Amino acid sequence: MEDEFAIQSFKPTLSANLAFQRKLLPIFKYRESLLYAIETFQVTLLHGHTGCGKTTQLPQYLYETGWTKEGKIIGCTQPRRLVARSVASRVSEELKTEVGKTCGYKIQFEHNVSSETKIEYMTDGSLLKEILTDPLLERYSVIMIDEVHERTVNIDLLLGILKRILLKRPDLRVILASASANIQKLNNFFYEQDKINTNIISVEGKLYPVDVMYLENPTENYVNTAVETVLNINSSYPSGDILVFLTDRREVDECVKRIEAFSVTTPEDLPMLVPLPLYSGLTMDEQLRVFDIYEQRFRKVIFCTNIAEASVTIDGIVYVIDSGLCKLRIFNPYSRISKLIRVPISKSNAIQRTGRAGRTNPGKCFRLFPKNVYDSLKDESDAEISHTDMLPVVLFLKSIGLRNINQFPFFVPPPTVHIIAALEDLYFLGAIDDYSNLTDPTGFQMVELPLDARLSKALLSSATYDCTYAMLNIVSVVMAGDVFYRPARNHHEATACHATFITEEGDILTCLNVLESFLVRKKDMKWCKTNFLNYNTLNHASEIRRHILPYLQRFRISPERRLTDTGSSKIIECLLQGFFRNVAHLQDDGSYKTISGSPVWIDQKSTMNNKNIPWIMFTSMVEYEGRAFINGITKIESKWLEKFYNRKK
DNA sequence: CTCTCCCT
Repeated sequence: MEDEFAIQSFKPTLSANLAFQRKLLPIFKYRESLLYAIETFQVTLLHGHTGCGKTTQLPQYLYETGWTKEGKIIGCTQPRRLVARSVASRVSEELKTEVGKTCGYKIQFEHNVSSETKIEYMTDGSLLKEILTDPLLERYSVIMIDEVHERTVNIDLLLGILKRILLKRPDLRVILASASANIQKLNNFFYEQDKINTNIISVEGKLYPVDVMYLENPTENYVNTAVETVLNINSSYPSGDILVFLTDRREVDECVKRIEAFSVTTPEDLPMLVPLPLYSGLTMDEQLRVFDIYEQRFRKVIFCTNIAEASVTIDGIVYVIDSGLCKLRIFNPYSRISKLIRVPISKSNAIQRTGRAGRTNPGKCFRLFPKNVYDSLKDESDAEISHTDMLPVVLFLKSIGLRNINQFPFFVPPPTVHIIAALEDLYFLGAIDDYSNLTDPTGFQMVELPLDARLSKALLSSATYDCTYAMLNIVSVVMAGDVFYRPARNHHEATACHATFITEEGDILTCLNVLESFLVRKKDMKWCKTNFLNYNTLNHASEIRRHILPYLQRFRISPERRLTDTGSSKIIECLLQGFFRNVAHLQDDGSYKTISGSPVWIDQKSTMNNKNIPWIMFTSMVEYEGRAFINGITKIESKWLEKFYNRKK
């Protein structure tokens, strides 16, 4: 084993103290210099490793020093809802108050804040939404953006927006916290470009040392090598759980199966391997199994996707095996098709994955690629804004009054073709007019609705088609995701159960059927289980539904409007108002072509597979290995389309 | 003929 890997030492920083006392967190030593920097400079760039305490401590330091004395509050954003909520409860514990008093949180579907709240944790999306009603964010004296290195679209948007606000509000303080050392670009963005004073502070983390090992030669099959490495660790390394980074659920399931098969024949003297899958498609119960504690004679092996890189943290991992790859969704602005591709991770991702081994013990990381491959990796992954659909971004920027999208101070500007595609789509959806201004009311209402723009358009059109009640349920369930649960073990049984919900019109009305049954049965979890329905998705759909209702009231669209006849054609015609571009026509050879001429294939999971319907509408399209697969299929009649396109002209 | 991960 040792021979296969060239040994390299990794980050020897070590803080042996595990006490939870606030003063023992690494950030405490920097308390005064941080407070001085925030007092003096408009922007503080905080480079802090995982576990340094920046997220829980810094807002408290600011609160203790009086940054909330003049009625303003301290805001701290997180990319994930769960973290915003749990950090607020941790800080409340430290403050010896209930959540929602001095410290609270605000995330979609849930907020726990009051007039006494001084420290608010929120999702970055939630802060962006606030810009619509408080353009200068005047409630805040300090805003901290956490996990800036993740460079999601929301974070990039906030960077630009905060820069605009800082130029108008010299009293505002901004803290940008990043786990990446590459902070100089942020400094240039604020100081070199606009002379906004910045200061950089670096805080070391609380990680145990992790030895990093590389393969001498590249592997031809990283899945095989991952399994072999697991078996080698089990036979030659001391006890400790293993975390294996792969790219998708198929690889994860395969590895779990192979280790299961091996476990039956484990020699008596070796720990028994317990393989566990971890990816977002699992139910909550299945995901929680990775936290189970086993007796000494067992060894957990968790096969995971990117979910464990930042979103799920498991203590007790001693060994990390890193494939060096992940899956990425890339949007094509010409075809509007997204594709999922397997790409090499960045150095920063590799370091983050390695750190998953050093949380509670010193660890080892086995990189399934040679050192020279590591050296050739990019320092950072490309920002999401460079390869994703810009429609929601452009819609948002229009709503804050940007006539020309180029006026926005992007940290990294998205490609022009992406902007043009988004403008074109928004125009045809009726969200912007001939002068590229947001339309009233459609455009303004679309900005407010927390839905995909096409679904928003369909919902806003529903009053005209007398189907708001149905459309409210449809947009909720389509946003929520796949309602059918298809376990590999009892696939036939599941298919038989699902058949009872299927409508001849297609997937969308089938999903509507499922959601309405779910609501009639008062969200019965047991009923979901016996019918192989995804409880999480349906519950999420019902939350979205509840969340959207007040918007409809405000827009004076009555949700009670429902069709008196049993015909579903009005509903589908209404859906077409949003999805008129997502139409495909059956060809003589049984394949489909979209109206723009691209060949597409109906997803195997669709209830409309092999039905040979001449004209169909779809709600999603993903490319895989050169083929575009469509899902959310609904039967349409060509005459609706003719009517629609004629009217559009 | 398969589906990284979040979020308003």
